[in-house]
Amino acid sequence: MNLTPPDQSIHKPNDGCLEDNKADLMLPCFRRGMYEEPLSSYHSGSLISHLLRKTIHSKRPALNNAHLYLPPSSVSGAGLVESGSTLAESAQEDRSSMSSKDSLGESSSPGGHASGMSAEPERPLSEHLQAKRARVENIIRGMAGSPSDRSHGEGDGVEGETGRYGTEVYKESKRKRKLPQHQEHSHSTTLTTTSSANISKDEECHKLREQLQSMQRLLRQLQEKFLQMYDHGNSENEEKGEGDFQEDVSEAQLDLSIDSDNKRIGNKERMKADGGYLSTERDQKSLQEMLKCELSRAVSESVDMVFRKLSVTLQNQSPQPQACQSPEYTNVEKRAQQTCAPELSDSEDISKSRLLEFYESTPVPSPEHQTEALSLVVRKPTLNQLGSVSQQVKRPYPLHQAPFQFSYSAPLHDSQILEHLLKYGPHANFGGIPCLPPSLDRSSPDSMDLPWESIAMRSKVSSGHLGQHHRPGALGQVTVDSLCLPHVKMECGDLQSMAERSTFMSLNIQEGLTPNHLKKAKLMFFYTRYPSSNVLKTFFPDVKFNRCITSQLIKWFSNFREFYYIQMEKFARQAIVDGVSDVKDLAVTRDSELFRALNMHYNKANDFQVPDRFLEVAEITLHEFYNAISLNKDTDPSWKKAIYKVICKLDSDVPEEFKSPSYL
DNA sequence: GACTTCCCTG
DNA sequence: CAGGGAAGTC
Repeated sequence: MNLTPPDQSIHKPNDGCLEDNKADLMLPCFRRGMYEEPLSSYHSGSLISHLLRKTIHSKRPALNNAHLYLPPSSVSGAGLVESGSTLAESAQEDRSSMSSKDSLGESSSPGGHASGMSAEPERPLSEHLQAKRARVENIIRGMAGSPSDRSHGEGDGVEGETGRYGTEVYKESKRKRKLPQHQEHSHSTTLTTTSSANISKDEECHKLREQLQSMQRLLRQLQEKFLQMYDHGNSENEEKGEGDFQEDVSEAQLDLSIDSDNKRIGNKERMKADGGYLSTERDQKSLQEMLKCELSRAVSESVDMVFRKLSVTLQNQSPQPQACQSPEYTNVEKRAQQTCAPELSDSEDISKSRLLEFYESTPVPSPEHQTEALSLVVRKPTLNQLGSVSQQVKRPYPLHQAPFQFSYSAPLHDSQILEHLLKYGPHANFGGIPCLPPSLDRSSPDSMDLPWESIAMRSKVSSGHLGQHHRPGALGQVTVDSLCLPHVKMECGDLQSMAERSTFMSLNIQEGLTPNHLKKAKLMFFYTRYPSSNVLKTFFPDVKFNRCITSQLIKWFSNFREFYYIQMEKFARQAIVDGVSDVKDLAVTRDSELFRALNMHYNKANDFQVPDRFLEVAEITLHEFYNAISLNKDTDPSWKKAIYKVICKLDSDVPEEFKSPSYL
């Protein structure tokens, strides 16, 4: 979808994506293996369609003869036009593919499909139809309890439904008028030849229609989500939608009822009856019932299958069974819902969360090849990996619960994913948006601790360069920010967001020393040349100390000293060569070459104000070397030890701020 | 054994 | 420039 301009996409969700880009974009992904293909490459419209098609295909064997068929009446009458051409084309595509695979394909020729659509959009409601519809509604109501069905249909018609209905109907009508004449004709022909003679074909058509409607509902739910994301709280889309909807007010009103799904089914059924597809009410009942159950199950199962596969793949990666159940999280979730998706129904979230979950998880390259646990796969972000941030996105709720259980975190999650879709468009890689991972993290501060810590604990990460963007004091901000409630429309971060995240992560104990630690150690050298183990432990609180780590840190300072003393000896000897006669002429200032050399070594970025005390110590050291060399003490193999003894007493306290794990 | 320095390597 | 190894020191 062309979601870059949010306003447009909000009010006309089916603009562009449904009429302009669909065909060429959808076909490719349709033919490829769903699981092998990174969804990031999908147009969001095509993504949805792709999922929906997958549903169709996956369920096809089970449905057997229940092939998809998009009845014109259901499209216009039920107001599901939504996907308009997208779904229509997907139906065509399905049918064509079915034709090649199944012997029944001929019953649903593209022409027939098209013509039906053009035939009935503006058909007025008759009392007869309404009566019929009411009866069918009663029937359908009985099976409304199906969770999968509800997940697809519930929540559809509450708000903004009318608007989209009207828009969709209008658009669909316009689109149909453009259909080639020969298509309509061929469709009419098909109808005449099949309506009375071949009920099985009609069944196929019905099933096709039903399935498509289910998909349309899913798609519409997603679109509604978009609307809610950007119009939450306002009635803008309602107004706009109703304006567009004037073409078919009665239809819209039918779908305004809470149980819009049932209504819609009934509406569709009315249309079918009106179209003469089914001759008796009993036929309608049985077929409706069977198809309804079958297709709703098919759709849900197919979608579930998709996510199940993903979850199985990712399940081992980050088990956090309690994460989303904690009171804190619940509160966060509640507020998140209030913020971004106040009107979501649970069932609506189920189906959407599945789709979105899939979408979210797809950026992970080759999920099916993922054999590592998530915490091992997920890497600490690095600045040069912004493009793959999505890989770091931790799931805010347990994967193994996601496919079949409603997750309380789903609404927030969805809204964020959708927000991304709206903001950046379908082609934008989720990983490319720095704001998404942080927002996700914020959504579940409880659950994000564990994985990050486990990451830190398991891997000796060398992402310290991230921290170079941090400054003392960032810790507090980061911590508070991380615990903040999700900002649905939070300003999309930038490197700073990533930096904050990494800062937060640095709070976790690490087994390995990072370049950040090294840099910090170098800066500490300006204060202490001989830090004790306790000092090191105090000033590297985010490091899990063991013998190896301690040795490494000590070695670092040993190397620092080595360089330091080498420089001292070098400049002392140079002074002697230069004929400096009085040690008092050897001053170390910030302009001194010696200081520059040292500063370059320990403070390469020159972003740290070297304390004056260091200059004094350096000067003292230089004097010691000058004196020793002048007195020919350097002939003694251990002549430096006396100097070391002096210098080690000149250590000063390291400033408190160095104790912050996020100092750098 | 822990720690340091020196020397050396890549 | 970081780090490893050897040797020395405590």
